[in-house]
Amino acid sequence: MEKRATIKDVAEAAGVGVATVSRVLSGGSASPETRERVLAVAAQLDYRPSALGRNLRQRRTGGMGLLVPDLTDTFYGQLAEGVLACARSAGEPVVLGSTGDDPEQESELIGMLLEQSVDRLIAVPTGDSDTWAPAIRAGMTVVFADRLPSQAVLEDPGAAAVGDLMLLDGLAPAPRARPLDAPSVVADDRAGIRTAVRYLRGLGHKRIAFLGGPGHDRREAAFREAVGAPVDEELVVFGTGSRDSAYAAASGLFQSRPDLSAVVAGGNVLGEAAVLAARELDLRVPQDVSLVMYDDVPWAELCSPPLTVIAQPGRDMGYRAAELVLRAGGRRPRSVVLPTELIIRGSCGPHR
Amino acid sequence: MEKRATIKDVAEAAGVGVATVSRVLSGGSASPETRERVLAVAAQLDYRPSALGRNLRQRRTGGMGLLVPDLTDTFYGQLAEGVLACARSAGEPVVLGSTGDDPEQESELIGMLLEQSVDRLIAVPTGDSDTWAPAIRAGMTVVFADRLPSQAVLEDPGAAAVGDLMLLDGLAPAPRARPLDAPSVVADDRAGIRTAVRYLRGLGHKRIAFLGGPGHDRREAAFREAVGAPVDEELVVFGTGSRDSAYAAASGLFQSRPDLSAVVAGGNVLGEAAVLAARELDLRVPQDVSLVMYDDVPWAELCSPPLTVIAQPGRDMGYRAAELVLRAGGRRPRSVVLPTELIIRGSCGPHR
DNA sequence: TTGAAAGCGCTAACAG
DNA sequence: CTGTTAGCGCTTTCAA
Repeated sequence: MEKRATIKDVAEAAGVGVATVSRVLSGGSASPETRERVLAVAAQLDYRPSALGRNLRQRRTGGMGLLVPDLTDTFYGQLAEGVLACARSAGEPVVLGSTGDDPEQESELIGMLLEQSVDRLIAVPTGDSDTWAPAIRAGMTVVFADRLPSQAVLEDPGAAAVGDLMLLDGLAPAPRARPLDAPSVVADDRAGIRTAVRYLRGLGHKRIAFLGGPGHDRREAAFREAVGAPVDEELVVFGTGSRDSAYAAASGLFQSRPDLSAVVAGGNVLGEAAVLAARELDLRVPQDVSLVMYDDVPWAELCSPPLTVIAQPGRDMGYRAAELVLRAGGRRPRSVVLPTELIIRGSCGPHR
Repeated sequence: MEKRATIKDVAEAAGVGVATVSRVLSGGSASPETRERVLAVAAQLDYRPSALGRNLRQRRTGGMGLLVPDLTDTFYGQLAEGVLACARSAGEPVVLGSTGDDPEQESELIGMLLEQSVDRLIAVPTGDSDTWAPAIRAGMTVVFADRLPSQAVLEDPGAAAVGDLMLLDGLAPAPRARPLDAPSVVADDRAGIRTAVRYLRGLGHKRIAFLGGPGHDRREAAFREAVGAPVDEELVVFGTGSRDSAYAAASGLFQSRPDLSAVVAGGNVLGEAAVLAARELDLRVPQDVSLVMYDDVPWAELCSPPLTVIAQPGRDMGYRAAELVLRAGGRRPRSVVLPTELIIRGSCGPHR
């Protein structure tokens, strides 16, 4: 437990002032010889500048925060890997938090980050605008990934179905509660869902259900839009985020509506639940029920039949979000919408 | 972007000295009335003590670091969730890093953590003692989870009971480089593998292969021990950590030794690869080849047949490790070995 | 019980 | 080009 060398030690050992050391180490101007000497001494002393001192001085932490609902969900694992990759190449630390899709925990974590002076945050939000307003008001640069805080979407009835905040800005001349304006990186849920529904329709399916989870409201809206006018409300069900509740929702859906012939799962945890519930009820996939799931996770291919999925680039999403939050230097960066792709495998068949 | 209130602001507003505010907020002694006034003012000003100031003063960061190989691997997702759960209940931040099973990246991340003055670390190590010595020498409290740095295992002859590389040390009375002594939380790999091998043996299997990945040396050793004396070296193969290499290893194994009748996969990524490779080669599970995989991940049940697994408590492992690293106050905590459980599902059948 | 004061390690003026 | 100095926000002696 030896004490680390400080900038002062280096300065003394090199026979220069601390400022010079600081300059040399941060690429400032210095005579070649001074620079060399300082560098040598620093290396020799195994000096590592303390982020603590620097951060305090600059009143901000270098790194970024990352809030996801659940790391056990492979998609968020991919997202996190993307963020970490970008952060690593920037040499920045990442402070991680898992919200469990609980707004309260999310709030607490935001508070913790604030306390740490982490002023950049990438989040898959769970709470609504009210949860997020404090963070943004406190001057945090936040970038939302994968989804948007619910209230922000509801703001304008006109765009609600579209789920795209951008359009909104053009349409709403007078927003009542000025909502968050934070950039975001999300998948093109609308196109993804639409493609899936059309595919299912093309297979002859009429009664298509949507199985969603927390934060899937944009996907739900897209589903309603894709299905068209009178949506059978019983065919739109939600779980609360836990695997148990997802299973319960799926099982309940299959039992209450044995007439449905296809289901679109809003996320991989829900897809998993659907497969399990179907098996439990002796429903064969795809003979008895067709299944399309959001997220292309590695195990989708292992199922039998392999699952047809709406793939979204989790890793890219994380990487891009991290880029945005880091670049946020000047003006507010524009949001990003990433493409989805319907990967057809074996879990969908023609309507019997 | 308003500037946050500082302790000084609170002190002035409350008409007391900063020291008093500090005491009140950290539970020190103060007259009831003073305390109340300070608390009121603090709340009113929405004061949040800056971790930066505190940490600099105390020359350490509150939180802990967490290094895992890959968050896309569900098992490490579980582990991470456990760590986060414990950290949250302690109100401590977690700085995350993903090593990609690359010792070099691991080293860099350790350096980054050192720079951040993060002095507590939970790690699923990839590098050997040489990689880790610097961290420990720098005074970091590190707890290893899931596996141990390869060299470190050589440390204690007494613990040779675990029966892997340790045996070697019995032979080497004078350890040259005094290796790491850090506590750890690992699963009882030896028992887990032994149980699986016995189960397979009971089913009549003679040619059992081991498919491993980075850090699976303890499992490999356990496998060799369980199988007994002359291990067929062609039946022990390793991937390098990526899904591709795992697939290549599995595929190569099946092709080079069509006579094998069962395989034990050292981790879920390898299990995944085995399933894929078997399918590609038209090997039916379990008719043509039986499969047991380490890690009970949610999708193990989705496969068909559902996979028989050696379950290890990933979440608990993370939680326990976090507890250890936090409690490390006094004497060096003892290491922990968690039990494994063979969960029999449908991927193993009698030897044909 | 309380306040004043001394830094923790660093950077950013500001002089020389 | 370089050194001196003044803090960043906080905890912690040390007196009062």
